[in-house]
Amino acid sequence: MSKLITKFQKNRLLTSIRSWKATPFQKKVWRTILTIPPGEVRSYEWVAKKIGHPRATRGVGSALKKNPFAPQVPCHRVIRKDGSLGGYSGPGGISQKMRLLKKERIASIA
DNA sequence: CGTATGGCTCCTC
DNA sequence: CGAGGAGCCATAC
Repeated sequence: MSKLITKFQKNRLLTSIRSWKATPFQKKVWRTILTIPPGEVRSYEWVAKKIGHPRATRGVGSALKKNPFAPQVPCHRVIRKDGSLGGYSGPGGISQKMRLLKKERIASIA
């Protein structure tokens, strides 16, 4: 059952993010999506608001795209407001994103 | 520093 | 419901 990330792993990931050379915006985005509970999905707008940039929906997208922590960070739990998956630059592409979402019992996919 | 691009979102047709 | 146009924001060049 290595599917679920332990708190320790998560903490380590956060530390890595902090050490990673990236813009504060990026770090905020990654940290925020890490707070998304398993089996749940959030919209880019939600993340944007959470980090204090309610209009930076595209910025969030770019941030996730450049996310060096790939599936480790639940970027697949971030979808569009319409219910579409949006995009996924991680391994496997959009198909992988859809698969991951289905695995987490997420039926928000229209 | 100005231009070009997006894992967006909203509005109109 | 799908296509097109317009904002808005951060990043890469």
